[in-house]
Amino acid sequence: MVKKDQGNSELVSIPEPTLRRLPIYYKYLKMKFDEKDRYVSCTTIAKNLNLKSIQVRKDLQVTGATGKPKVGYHIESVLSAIETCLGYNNVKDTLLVGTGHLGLALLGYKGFREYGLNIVAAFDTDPHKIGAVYHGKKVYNLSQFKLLAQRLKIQIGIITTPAEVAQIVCDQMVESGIKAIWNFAPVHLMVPADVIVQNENMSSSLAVLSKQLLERKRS
Amino acid sequence: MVKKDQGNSELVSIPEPTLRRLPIYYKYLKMKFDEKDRYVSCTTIAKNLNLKSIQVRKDLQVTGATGKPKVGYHIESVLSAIETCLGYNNVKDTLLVGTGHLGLALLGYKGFREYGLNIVAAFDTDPHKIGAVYHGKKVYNLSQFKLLAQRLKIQIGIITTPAEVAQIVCDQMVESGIKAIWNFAPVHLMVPADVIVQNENMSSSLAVLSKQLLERKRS
DNA sequence: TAGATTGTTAATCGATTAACAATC
DNA sequence: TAGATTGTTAATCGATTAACAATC
Repeated sequence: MVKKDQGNSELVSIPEPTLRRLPIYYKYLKMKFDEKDRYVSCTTIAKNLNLKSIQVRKDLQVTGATGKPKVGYHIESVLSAIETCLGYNNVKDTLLVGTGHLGLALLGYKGFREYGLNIVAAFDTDPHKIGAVYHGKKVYNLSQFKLLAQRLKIQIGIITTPAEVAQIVCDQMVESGIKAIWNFAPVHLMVPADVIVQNENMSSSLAVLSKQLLERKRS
Repeated sequence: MVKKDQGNSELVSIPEPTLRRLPIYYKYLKMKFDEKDRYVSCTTIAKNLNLKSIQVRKDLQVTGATGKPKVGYHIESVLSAIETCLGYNNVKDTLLVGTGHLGLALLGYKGFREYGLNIVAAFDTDPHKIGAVYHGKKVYNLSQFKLLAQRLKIQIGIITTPAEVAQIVCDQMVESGIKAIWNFAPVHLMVPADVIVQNENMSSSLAVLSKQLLERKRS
């Protein structure tokens, strides 16, 4: 009980911009590690990711990782700090609804494993799809969602349905005890206050992209 | 030349957070309009989108749209202000590379039209896919990319390839004169300073989602 | 008219950046 | 040792929020 702040990095609330950058550092550092690098300075990280070195330093600080002056950061330690910080090492089971192209893309994405995300099964209402197995994940009838969600105590749901039915699916998820929804359908979902929604909003990214393009053209 | 600031809303640089919210207002207002509403107050918008009314007011302000005290904002006017502001009414042609599930999902997404984005054609290296037509868009051999990009003077490229080849594709795009890249591959791309990259970063959203979930559980 | 709602100016808050001392 | 790089405190910047006057 003498040391203060030791190991409580998870308890400190992390600014969202930092939170969003941590997975980017993580991927970059993994690559560096695979290339047999063992230490890296924040200057190098910054240069490669188009950031400022001071920002990298500040960001890594919140994970609890420390570096050595002159030497830089021990890549393996930072990786493990980020893993702890973002909960990559405890698996979060999820259920996905909607097996269109986007749903299948997510089902097949191997990278989620690395982030501790496990898509257990998929759901659809299309009789042609129910019963099929994609990327090792079975597609169930949506009517079974609640049963499975409750039995497996699933907390996270992924919506990759057409926009028109997303709210209905969302309601079902909420009713099944889902506490966080990752929404890829292009609609704003209405949920009770105790449920979290994270929208994957392509139109927002597109707005940023095309505005930047316009500004560049002007100069 | 008497009025100042008239019609130059496009020239004012818009804060990125606002820029990201504009498409969300746009979709919401379109829905309201389809429901035969003609005016809406920022209080109502805020309530429905989980924002603060003052923020909505500030955001709409940058589009040049104005409201009427007591009445609210004329939905149609705001829609058209956002359209102008985000360039929804001049079509931006793009080429997409990578016709996996994600690529097909984007090819098939009708909503892009509304944002002024038009995917002209797709590219792949898989002989089984080349020549196919998905959602009315033809798949060409990647080797033809430069030819088509230059002939059609394409400025925006979309990357939906596996991570391993994304950088190579990116380099080709840059060489073909592409000035903005919308990247869905989970890698950080290296580009010259005059090229814009917008990363669709699922790992960042996931980080935010799972962190929020963790925080909720604690309380 | 009365009051709901906008528009605008000022205050606050939080993230980024700068500066520099500590240190391997 | 000398100097590159971290860690930390302070300054800046920009977005959000508050307050309130203007107005339909």
